[in-house]
Amino acid sequence: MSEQALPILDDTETLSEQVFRTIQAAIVKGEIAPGSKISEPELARTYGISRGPLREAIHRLEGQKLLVRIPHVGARVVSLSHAELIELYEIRESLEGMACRLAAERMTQAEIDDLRRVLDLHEQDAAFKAGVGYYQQEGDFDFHYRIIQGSGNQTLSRMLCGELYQLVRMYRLQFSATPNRPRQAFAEHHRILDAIAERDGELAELLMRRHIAASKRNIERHYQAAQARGAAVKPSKSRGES
Amino acid sequence: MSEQALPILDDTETLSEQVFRTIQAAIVKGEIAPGSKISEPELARTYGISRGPLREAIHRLEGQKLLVRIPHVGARVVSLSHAELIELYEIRESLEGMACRLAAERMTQAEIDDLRRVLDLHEQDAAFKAGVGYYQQEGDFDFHYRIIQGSGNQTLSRMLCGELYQLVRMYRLQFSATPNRPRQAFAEHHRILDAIAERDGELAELLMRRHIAASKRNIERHYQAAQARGAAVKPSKSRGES
DNA sequence: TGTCGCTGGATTGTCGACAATCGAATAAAA
DNA sequence: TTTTATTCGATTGTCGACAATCCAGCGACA
Repeated sequence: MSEQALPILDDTETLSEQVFRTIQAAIVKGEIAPGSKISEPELARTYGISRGPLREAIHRLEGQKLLVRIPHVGARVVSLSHAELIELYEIRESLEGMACRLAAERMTQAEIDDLRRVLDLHEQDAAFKAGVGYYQQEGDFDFHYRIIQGSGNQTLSRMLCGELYQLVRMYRLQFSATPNRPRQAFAEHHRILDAIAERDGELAELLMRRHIAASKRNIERHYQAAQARGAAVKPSKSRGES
Repeated sequence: MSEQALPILDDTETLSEQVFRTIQAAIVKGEIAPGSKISEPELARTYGISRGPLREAIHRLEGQKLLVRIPHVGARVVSLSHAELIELYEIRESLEGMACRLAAERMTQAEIDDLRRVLDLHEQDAAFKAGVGYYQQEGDFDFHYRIIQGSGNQTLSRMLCGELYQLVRMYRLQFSATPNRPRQAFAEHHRILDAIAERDGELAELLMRRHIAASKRNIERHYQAAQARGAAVKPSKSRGES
């Protein structure tokens, strides 16, 4: 059970770096539950390293807002409240709207063609046809990633892809099971791409903002439904311990 | 020269935490030049601590994008290119525009009155009357801080105040000496506040975006002027070493 | 019975030492 | 003289040990 080797042992890479990415991925994938405690001795044993590099990785994760640390007590995986998740989507609305406008102005024709191919590919995907796959898979993120990248604003890209999205991804699994949302999201993606292809930045921004606002409303619906079902789903003291 | 004690020795606080804030402040204030190397042994001696906590602080700073680290080589203070600085202002335009709209909708009357008092106070400030103070002092940030805080979006506040602004502050000193900009900025602040007081979110957002766009243009002018003066001001290989 | 204080165990914070790696100065060769 | 190899010094990365702090469980007391 102990001594679980780190995924890839790129010799030229720092242990701290490896464990940083490993933990980051584990948090984003949900393998470590939001709110759960990070035990240094346990993780050190798990990865077969000393606490030094591990602590450095933890501090880096803290800087990225994926962990919350309390001195002399320990670190916990961040646990977004409903309000904070909504706030995140409002920020995305603004930032990705801007990215989409810039992308419409700056993406090369080749990039646009490529994006359309990706979208068509997703449409034929078996998971998408089943009606549940698309929105909860990486497909949705693929689309957004490429547009953000196409904005040409490096700082914006780093901010959205490197930080905000990992928080969004943490919570995506919980809200993916709405019956019609995947199809609708796909249609919205198509309209956004059309606007970009026509180099209509203003429209592209508007559509992207609406698209994210729709996702936000979807989450709000889910949350209200969960709340209506009672406190069983949402315990007041969310420790999230295993 | 060595053994320079950390500013405040809150006993209950971690060394790592203290040194983190100390270095952060030093970078933002420009005491450590952008692009300059961070020497672990030297800093450890300077603050009279071991390399352990120092390294943790460095990694945390790296997570906040204030340091750039290369494995086995060391950490350097981040050095924004002209393009990156402009990108930062474009992001501010979007985010603070949004914050300003929210603030117009959500700030309490007391907060608005308070902000107006702060603005009046700045107007009477000697530094402002001298024509150079306001814009390069904390005054400008005060105003923006309060509006961001008034947006009620906690996540947005943490993002803008806790990360973006420290980068902006690093570079503020270089572009503060434009003759008329302080007065103009002050007038813009007043108009923004008026829009907030009238609860006109749409107008408040528009004015804030213009205000930041004007700052951005100011920076671009400065940069072009510096570039025209030749390579003496802007060396191609910016190491920033002492 | 409920609250307060104490003790023991465990976890976090800090340190100094050693190993691995890089860069610069030096030396050798074309 | 320029280029390339090599060696040495310094810096970074990693580790294990020790000290400081917190938390849970236990017992004493009102």
